[in-house]
Amino acid sequence: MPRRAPDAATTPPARATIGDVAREAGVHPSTVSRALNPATRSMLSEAVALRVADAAQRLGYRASALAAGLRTRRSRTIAILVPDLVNPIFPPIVRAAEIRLAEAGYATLVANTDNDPAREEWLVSRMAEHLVDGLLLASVAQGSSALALAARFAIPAVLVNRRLPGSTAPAVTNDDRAGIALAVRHLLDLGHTRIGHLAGPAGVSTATDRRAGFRSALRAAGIDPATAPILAAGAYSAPAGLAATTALLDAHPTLTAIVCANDMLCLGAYDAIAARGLAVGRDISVTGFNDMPFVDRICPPLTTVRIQHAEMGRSAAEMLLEEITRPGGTRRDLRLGPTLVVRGSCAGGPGRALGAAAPRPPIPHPRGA
Amino acid sequence: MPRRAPDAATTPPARATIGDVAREAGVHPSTVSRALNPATRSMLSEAVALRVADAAQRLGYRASALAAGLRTRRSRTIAILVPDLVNPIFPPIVRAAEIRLAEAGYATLVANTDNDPAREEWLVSRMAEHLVDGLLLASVAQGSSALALAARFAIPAVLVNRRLPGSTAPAVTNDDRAGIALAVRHLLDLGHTRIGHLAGPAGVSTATDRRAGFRSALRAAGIDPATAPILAAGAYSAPAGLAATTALLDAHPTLTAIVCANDMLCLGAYDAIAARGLAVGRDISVTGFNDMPFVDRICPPLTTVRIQHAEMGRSAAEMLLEEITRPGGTRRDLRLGPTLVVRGSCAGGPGRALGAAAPRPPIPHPRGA
DNA sequence: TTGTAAGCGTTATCAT
DNA sequence: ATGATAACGCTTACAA
Repeated sequence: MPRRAPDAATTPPARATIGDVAREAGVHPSTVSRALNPATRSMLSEAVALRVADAAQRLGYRASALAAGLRTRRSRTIAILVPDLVNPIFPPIVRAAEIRLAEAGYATLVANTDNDPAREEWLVSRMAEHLVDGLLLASVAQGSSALALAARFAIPAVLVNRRLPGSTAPAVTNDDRAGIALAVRHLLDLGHTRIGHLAGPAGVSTATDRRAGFRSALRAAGIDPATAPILAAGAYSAPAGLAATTALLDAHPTLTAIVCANDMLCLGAYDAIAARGLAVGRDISVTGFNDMPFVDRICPPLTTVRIQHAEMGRSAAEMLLEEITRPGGTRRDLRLGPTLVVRGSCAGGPGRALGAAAPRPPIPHPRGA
Repeated sequence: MPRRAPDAATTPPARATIGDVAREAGVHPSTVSRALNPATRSMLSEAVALRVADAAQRLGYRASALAAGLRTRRSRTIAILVPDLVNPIFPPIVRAAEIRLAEAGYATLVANTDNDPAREEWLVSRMAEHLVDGLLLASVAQGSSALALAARFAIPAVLVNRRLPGSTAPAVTNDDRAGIALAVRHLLDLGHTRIGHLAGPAGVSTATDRRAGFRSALRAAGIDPATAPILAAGAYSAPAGLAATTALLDAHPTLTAIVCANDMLCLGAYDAIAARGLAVGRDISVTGFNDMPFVDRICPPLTTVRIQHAEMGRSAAEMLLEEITRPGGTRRDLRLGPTLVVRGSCAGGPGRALGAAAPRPPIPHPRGA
């Protein structure tokens, strides 16, 4: 008697199993397995392999990844954890990683941690339960247990964009100190002397590295970093940038330039500056970091530090693939070089005439409801 | 003899299984299963449940989702397929869905189809193999097999943002026709009569619905739609928008306003208009669709049709959860109402003086490299 | 309240 | 070259 639900008429046709295919092809299930696995197909006679492929096709057979994974302990799946999907720097990174991983036969799953360590932990656990073959972590911050969990479950992991100081995990990040130095140098060259830094949230490597870079760039220029105000935003977001910039300008009204730790913060800085009736670029210069999509179109276009989004995703994927094939083989810490993109958000400092090359002072647009 | 790899010293501690926990707690594996499953814990004596929980904790036990799924045919996981992660309208939708699904205990996986039907098909198959419990599809277009595959594998699926005409699948979309009518009405009220439509790519419901909406809005205003030029872009992207707008203006140089099928296209339209030495808002008015993040900050700020991103994600998640518990229960087709957000990209038409309420003509900023 | 045993759909290791 | 068999780790009737 064929196994069948009582209400077979309404029940969707049960998914074909390897046994069904075997029966259809008149062979043993293990033969089906061999025929459908490219690595083992060569063991079989041409005729049988073809017959099995045919039967599988007819039944629309798809191997159960669960059953297979249970045996092989592999899922041909990679998860990538991002802290905030709304921040447009991540999609390009994800996309590049995805392309490289797909070439290697891996499906890429993106999960959003929302900058919440608890959620991150939950997600890594879920991924571990599902036996993902590797983890690309763009979300780690100090105190994050993602890396420890990955190690615990023996899941290869590679850090992207953010490092974790003290960790030995492979990582692909930006040279954040060099990047910020580019921005500071640019401002100094324009004649600014009262420069503040809008730092990123505590515990995130991009925040601490860029903050350190800010201070050392100033020092390298013969300026005492102690005289340059630094204020950390609560998050890499526009609202946090708005609040922090307001506080920064309240405390230091003579500032003529602000170096922001990332582009999202700049958006808030723009708002804060506009709220004071000042114009970005004319009254106060602002620099960003990341050159995320769309900042070339905001008003005024943002002068920012461009990072190699695609290269970052691609090489992180590459590193993860290596790590999967030879665990612990290459514990590399790759730092990608940033460049400065000069647009319209910086002008000459006080007491210095605007040169011909300086951008036209922007007229702010009314922002509708 | 305990099962142990020969080089136990260097091998990571094998992941604890339910058997390990059972041994540790001095009970049978099935008891462990019951103790750890909230739904069955009540069958057990308090003491045993506690002892098991303790043992599990000590061993860092995590149930294998694969083994469990193999039995239960469920994974407590939902996948959401988006056509293009770089388009900022999707993250807010994803985020809202994620929140609702997490409440129900589901992990949400995002996958990027890249607008590639083959990749979409591949991803759905992979998701099916991994027994995702449901699919949120933001990626479907005409000829897309995602829905058929989902049905084939009996995976509940809900469409988001894009409909599939002729399909009976539950869907949460915008009232695209009404949305475009808002934009057209606004332009007509400003005095424009030579209005063109930059349509979306073929086969996508948002494109066809908005195109139809454009024509009927014109007709409702007593204008013959045949006199209004329509050109379809090859994709919902800035480059496609640039190319299409250039072609549209070449063919119809007297146009004073362009209704774009979405915001990404507007970005390209801005570029095309600037390339002709014209100013958006002053010489040519432009409207968008979606009110995606950042278009309030571009130059000039975009007048666009706002959709309910969060509500869309939330109610799609809700619908999917219903569909999972009662398959085929509610075949609903929810249309969310759009609103118009007036910003700075539209001005009065030719021969009509700019009223006091009209936006200041924008001065374009130079876009640095 | 807890133990027993069968089975989910594969693949790997034996035989033949 | 193919078939038989035994796991993989879990859940769930059913038995006790």
